[in-house]
Amino acid sequence: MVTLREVAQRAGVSIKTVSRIVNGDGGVATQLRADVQRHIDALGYTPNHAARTMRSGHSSVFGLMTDVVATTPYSVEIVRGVQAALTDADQTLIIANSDGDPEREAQLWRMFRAHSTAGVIYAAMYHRPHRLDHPAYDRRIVLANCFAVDGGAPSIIPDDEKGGYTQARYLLERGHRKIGLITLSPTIEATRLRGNGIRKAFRDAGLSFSDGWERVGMVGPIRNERLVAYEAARDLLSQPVRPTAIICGNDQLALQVYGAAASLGLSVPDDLSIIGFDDFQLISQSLRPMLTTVALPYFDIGRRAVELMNTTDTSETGAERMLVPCPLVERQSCRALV
Amino acid sequence: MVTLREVAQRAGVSIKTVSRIVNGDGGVATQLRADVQRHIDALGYTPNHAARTMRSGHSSVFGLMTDVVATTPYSVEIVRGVQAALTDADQTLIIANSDGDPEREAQLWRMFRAHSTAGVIYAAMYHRPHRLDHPAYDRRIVLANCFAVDGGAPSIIPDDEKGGYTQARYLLERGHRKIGLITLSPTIEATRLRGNGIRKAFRDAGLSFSDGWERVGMVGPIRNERLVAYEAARDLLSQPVRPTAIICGNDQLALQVYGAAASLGLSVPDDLSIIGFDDFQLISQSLRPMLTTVALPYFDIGRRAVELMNTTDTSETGAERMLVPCPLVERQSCRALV
DNA sequence: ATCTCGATTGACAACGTTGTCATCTGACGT
DNA sequence: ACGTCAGATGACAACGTTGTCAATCGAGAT
Repeated sequence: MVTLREVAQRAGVSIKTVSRIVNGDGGVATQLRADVQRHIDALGYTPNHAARTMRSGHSSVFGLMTDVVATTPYSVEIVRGVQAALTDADQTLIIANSDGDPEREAQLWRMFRAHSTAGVIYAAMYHRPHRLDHPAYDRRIVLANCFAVDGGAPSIIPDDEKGGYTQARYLLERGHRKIGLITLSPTIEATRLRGNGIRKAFRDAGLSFSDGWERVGMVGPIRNERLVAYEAARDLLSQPVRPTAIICGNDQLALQVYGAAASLGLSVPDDLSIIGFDDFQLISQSLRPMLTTVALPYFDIGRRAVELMNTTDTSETGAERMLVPCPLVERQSCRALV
Repeated sequence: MVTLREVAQRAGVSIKTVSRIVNGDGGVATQLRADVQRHIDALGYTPNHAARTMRSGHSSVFGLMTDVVATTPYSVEIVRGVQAALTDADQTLIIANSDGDPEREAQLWRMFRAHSTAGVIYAAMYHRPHRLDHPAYDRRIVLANCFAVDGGAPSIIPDDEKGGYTQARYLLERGHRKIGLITLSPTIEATRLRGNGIRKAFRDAGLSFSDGWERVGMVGPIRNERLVAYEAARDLLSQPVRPTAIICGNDQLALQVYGAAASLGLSVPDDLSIIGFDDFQLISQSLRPMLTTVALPYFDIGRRAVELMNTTDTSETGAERMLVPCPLVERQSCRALV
């Protein structure tokens, strides 16, 4: 381990001078600065993070705490976004997940405090309310993909309602009227919000959504859900009057709906239009025809969470919720009716 | 920030005694231990990680460096495995990705050293050789899903050859003889190894694999690959003699093959058997019929990388490669011929 | 009663860094 | 020539922890 002291001895100056140069502190003669810098490079000196942290009481490390997010391929994008933003600012990331266990969660808050992290981003797998309980943590906190049930921290969440609105309006504009809906679990906040958006789109078009066309495509508790979109879609498509289009709760459900259509000899998009949610590219781009879907901007959510974190002005950031738009990604799975 | 000093004052003992109790060091009278522990809990004392690290020169933090792994849903499982293993041992994880940029990579090695990490796991997205270049890092290194091109660190890699063997033998045992193959990019190490395995399975069965049935399902450079399995499969299936089964380089390619089959009016598995690779459950379990595939044990790879890291006996761990088996996951996408 | 020894407890230094303050140097104004 | 001042540099303490070693105490052996 090369230390300031070693560099200082080698360069024949004081520790403090080297420190100033390493930190770009100014007040060092140009000539000397160049000389010492040469020794710094030659010895391969790197500042000791632990010492800095101890001395200053805070570090450039951020914490990312996830309920299960990092474990699910869906929202790895949040992590990516966080990493991208941190890299730009030359900060580092400690990542940990609580598996949704409150005790483990408390333990992690302590861990983050022990590490003097500059702040913590709490990211959820599903857009949902979250009860913040962090007696042991007193630095910056930002919620991603969830919001504090009783204030206390700002949050970044997707605009699910507008997303649902977008899905429905897209189909309505293309002449579809018999539109089925296969939802995520009803207990998920997103399901409720998107449902609102969909119904609003119908109202705005002077129509009304028929509840009879709605099915649940996911059953069971959050971490052990089972997908039943295949069966749900076959059920919808076997009605005397069958839908010309189906709105899906996510792209994985859409994948099952493709399967259901194939099993009934229906062709996409000629016989059935399908629109997804998430733009989970592994699926949406691999399906044939490629899936038209509404993007869930996880990457953006992660990136903005960091930006919010780095915002020094804390006065404005009480507990407000920042909505991130969900843009339409148009591909080939929807057809216009005449 | 509650410190040892505060607790000590409150409890009327010396700093060192509190330290001993916090660390379970023994040599403290039972009664006193209980008394002080009460104060520790009351004040909510948590040891300062930076101070510990500085004093001892090493921390309980591990580094995970990825080329792109953490950014791709495929191998998040590696991260999950690493996290699971670390959590068990009460260790923490700093995660960073290099985007495959050598300069950024060098920067990250320095960063990990600055943090006095106990060791670093270098994880690759694709099973491949890697040239380790870490002038600035002198702690434990383990490679996951890649191997050091000129020794220097032990590695954990999937047994791709046996995996390919498993795919082919499974189909051969079920009477298939006309077997197509749609591969990942030929530049990927896994592609070569699995090809070897597949050919070996044919030889062991007294047959030989016909190269005419092989197609590439992925084109373009690694980070910007385009999937053409749909077209490749349609091509294979339009031959005068068409295959009864197709081996796919991964589940995403298999998804496209499903699409190709549907587009030609072929039913899976009645007209065409399909076997994947990865067991990427989001796809393999959502496809209908569900996909029979060979699992790529990413979770296991991550877990074992940590175990190897924590192995104190460094004598045996020169640069050996540890192969992790790829087990068959049987579902409904393959049919036995008579 | 004295000695020995183990068990218990504490004083102190050191880890590498940065903030505070003092010192030194040389240039400039008078 | 002298005082002033800004710029450059360094000495030193402190951050919270743990390793080293010394001090204290009581019990049992002599």
